[in-house]
Amino acid sequence: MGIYVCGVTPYSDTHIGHLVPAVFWDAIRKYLKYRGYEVRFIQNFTDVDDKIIARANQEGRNASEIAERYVADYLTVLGMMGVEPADRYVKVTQEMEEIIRVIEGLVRKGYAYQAGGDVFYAVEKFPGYGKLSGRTPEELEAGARVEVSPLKRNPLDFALWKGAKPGEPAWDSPWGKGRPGWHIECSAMSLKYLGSRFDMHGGGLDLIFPHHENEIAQSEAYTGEPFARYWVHTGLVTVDGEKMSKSLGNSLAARELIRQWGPEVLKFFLLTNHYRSAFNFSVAELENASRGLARLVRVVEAVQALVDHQVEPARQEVEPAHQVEPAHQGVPGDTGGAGAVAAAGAVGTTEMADLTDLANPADLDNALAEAENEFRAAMDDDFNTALAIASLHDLAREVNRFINAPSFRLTAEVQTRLRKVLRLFGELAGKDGILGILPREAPAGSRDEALVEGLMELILDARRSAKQAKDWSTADRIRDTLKKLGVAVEDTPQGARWRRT
RNA sequence: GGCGGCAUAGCCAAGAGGUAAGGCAGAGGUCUGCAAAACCUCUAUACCCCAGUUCGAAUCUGGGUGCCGCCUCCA
Repeated sequence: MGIYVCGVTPYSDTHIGHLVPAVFWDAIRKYLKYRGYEVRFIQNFTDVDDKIIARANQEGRNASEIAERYVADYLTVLGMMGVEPADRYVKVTQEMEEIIRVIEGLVRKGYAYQAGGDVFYAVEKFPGYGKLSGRTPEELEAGARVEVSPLKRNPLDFALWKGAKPGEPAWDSPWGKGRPGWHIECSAMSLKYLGSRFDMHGGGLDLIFPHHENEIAQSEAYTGEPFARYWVHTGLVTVDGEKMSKSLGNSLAARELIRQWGPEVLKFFLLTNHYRSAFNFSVAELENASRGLARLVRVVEAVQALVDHQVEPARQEVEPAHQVEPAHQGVPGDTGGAGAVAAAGAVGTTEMADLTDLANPADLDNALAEAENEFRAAMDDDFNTALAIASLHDLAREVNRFINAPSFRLTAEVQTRLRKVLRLFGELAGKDGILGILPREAPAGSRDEALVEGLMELILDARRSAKQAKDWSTADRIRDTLKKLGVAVEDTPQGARWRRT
């Protein structure tokens, strides 16, 4: 499966708008791989451009220095976000031959003409012009607000090659020194690396016109074949309800947001929307996202703690004699299924609610299968990550019911099942999973972390003693003080657990 | 001015002809030494408004209103 996504024009710090396609395409790629597709993912850098040149002149540097700096910034930020690098990043400056070849081809076929040192694409020669953005050349002309170059035969024509101006980087070409126009690089590079008809082409919604429209015109005219099969356009970012744009100066720096909220919350916030929707950033919404994500993180942590908890090999399973237990409980290999439900009735319940209290392993298995199916169905339907996350919440509820049920007993067999829960959460949402919204476990190697672990163990041990002596005030004081320090203590049947808040 | 998109509970957000997912916040309950976490129950009998098509519309059509975007660099 070939995918080409328009990356960035590297001339300023990476902002949140850059992260939208990055995050969604990361999830899409990973999902497609999970589904067994072989994915070839190409992303470009338009590293020659008016804005880069302007910035370079402003700083008294080479355009290439500027481009390199911001390419590096972009890639670093993607790394911070846990986005897998593209299979190949392509750059305009490294594909001049190919770009010139395509322009030559367009000239030869009559789709482009030379005017002075420039080469323009002749829009009226391409009958389908406007088909992506749903516009006709007439409409476009009527609405044109830009000053038209006198060299153009038609106001809608756009530059394939721009003759060199003083102080600008330039390359040799059949039309003299110059550089490529915006648009042509994506045609040239996608065709070169993915062939004439690849599967998906992505980019921001704002690129539909003119960028992608022009890509289609160039590519289809050049190859005589249809271009990309599917267009996947990601939505744009607003900040407190206002469009975020360079010209308004309200761009949100990606690094700052990552520092404030962490990559997972940012991803979660984005992925709880459909990729095509507008993403409105505000503190309230990020807080909302943060809390929603916490629910998922908590259940995974709880399961992890249960899996890590030492269980005595076999004995423990039959131990609680004072409890009314289904006779077969804990028999290895028994799924519990109908028998457990029947036994619940036998317990002599007065309330229906008791049925739901049963920690029924079969229910857990069903929930796992269902969650994975729903997740797939959601992603299969136009990569509906919002629905996919809902399936994770459904699973979280089932898992919580299971592990918090009064009849829950932690046995080796139950741990095996719980490991499956962890595996699925990891695969679908883990750091290296499809959505990448669950944080990686704290790096165990760090010295501070080891110290904190040790101290917490000591403190919680002291509290356990206090509780055993029914010294509630001491136990509560420890818990309250820790809470003030940002550590939440929760008592569970397997002992106290703690987490940072 | 031309073109396009969107409008679903207090908030966020799926759903795109068959009777409204999920999360956050809120209320009540269960569990707990008390909490926390979790679970259960409740929280949209006008899905912006008005007409229409249909046995049936949040979903389709027409007309409004409001917001946003594109037409100029942007992801």
